Order: sequence, then structure tokens, then C-alpha cells
Amino acid sequence: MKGTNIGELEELVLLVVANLFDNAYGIAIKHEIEEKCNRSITISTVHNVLQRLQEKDYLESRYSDPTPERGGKRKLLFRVTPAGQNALEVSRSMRESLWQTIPKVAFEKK
Amino acid sequence: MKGTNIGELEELVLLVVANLFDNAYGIAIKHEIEEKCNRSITISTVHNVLQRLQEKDYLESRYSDPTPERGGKRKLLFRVTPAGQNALEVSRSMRESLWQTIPKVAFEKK
DNA sequence: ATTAAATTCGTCTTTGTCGAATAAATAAAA
DNA sequence: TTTTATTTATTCGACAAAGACGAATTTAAT
Repeated sequence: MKGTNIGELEELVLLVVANLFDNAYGIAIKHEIEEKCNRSITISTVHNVLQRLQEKDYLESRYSDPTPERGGKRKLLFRVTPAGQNALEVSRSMRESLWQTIPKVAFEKK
Repeated sequence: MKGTNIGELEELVLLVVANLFDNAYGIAIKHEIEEKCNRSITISTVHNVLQRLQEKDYLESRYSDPTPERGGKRKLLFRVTPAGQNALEVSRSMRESLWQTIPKVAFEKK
């Protein structure tokens, strides 16, 4: 089914956008993922995910003004929507409740 | 890259297998997901994910004995491997640390 | 013109999803 | 008592959605 579920990378990007709140655009997101998550990712992958999250109404976007530096064209800035925030909270609490009910024996070394 | 990352559903199934620790087989997993996660899923989807998790060495399996009830054929029982447990812990702590650094302004209603 | 910062496009792999087929056991019928 | 039905389970084959990347394009400053 399309649009209902939220993928693993989509969730990560959503969290990173929230972290960068007023500077969340492609390259910055890529860097944040690489640094904080120790995970290499290309800029086209980031943009691909951003676009899908926007189609799902989990992100909204606006253009910034160009910055006065070489090549400093306008940026597409993203922010998490209320629906996006909700999706994040739902999957977090779902997983946390599953963690809480794991019997100790399940993770004992044999 | 194949086998390194863990998908959203894969993570969920891993958590559910840990929860069901000595009764983790197809149908039980399906029911657990539907009840605890409020999410409908077919049995073939469950088995498909189980198989891929085993190929990634996040799950191991053994056959139970048949049970003396109508149609009670042997079950394929799964358990989370140390590598699987580790994968779960890594993604949990990664997300939690991202949650901790979200600035309050990011989630304010405008 | 050239270079730099960004985003968009096209393609392919992996993950998610399901319906249908198959297997193995008990129960019922003949 | 052997074959037919029913039930519990797993496996197979196909396709859609999400993840991933290189190359192309756009827009700005040198």
C-alpha cells in the first residue's frame, strides 16, 4: 500500500529534518545523516526521500533566498508537519512498547 | 547494498519474535503483529520477511514436533540471534539519540 | 566562460506485499 | 482400511513501494 507506511530511511530523514529545524535542506540533511548516523548516503537519495515524504504530507517545504556566496542558489527548506510528527511518535511508541514486553530469556546468551 | 541494513517491517518482526521467544512461528507472529501493532499483514508477507532475516543472520530457526491436533504439523520456530539483537539495539539507540536533540521549536504548532 | 552550490531525472536494487500452490497432520466417509 | 475432506502450516512466484546512485540540469557568483 502506498502512502500509509513509513520506511526506515524515511523515518530517519524525518528525525534529521526535525533536528535541523530551520536549516533542513538537501546537503545539510545528507551531512547530518553521515555524521550522526555513521551512514553514507548520496544527495540524490536524500532528495528522493524528501520528495516522497512531502507527497505523504509528512514534510512541507519552502524556498529560501539565495545566499551571497559563489553558487549560493536558493535552498529548498523542509519542516516536519503535524502529520509527520505524529507518524514519528506512533512508530516510536509502538517500538518502545514492544521493547518493554520482551521476556528476559529471549536475549540470554545460550 | 544487500544484507547490511534493516527495513522497517524487518525490525518489527524481529521485535515480535523476541516477544514470542519460544513460540515464534509464522501464524503466531502474524497474529501478534495484527493485535499489538494494529496492522494487517498476510502470512506470506510474514514468512517472506522471516526468510530474509534468516539470510541476514538476524534470525535462526528450528522445527518443532508436530502437535496432536487436527492439522497440527510441525512449526518453524524462530529466535533472534546475537547479531539480530545487536541490530535492534543499534537502531533503537540511534533513533533515541536523534529524539533527544530535536529542538523544541521544531514541534511547536504554528 | 567557468566554477560552485543545489536540485531534478532516469534507472536499478532491496524491501514490502499478496494470492495461490504445496505439505503434513487429523477427522470423516466409503 | 483406504481414500477424501478439513485444518494448520510453509513455500513459490509475481508485483509494488522504498532505498540508492550517477548523470543532467539549474542558478548563482567569479
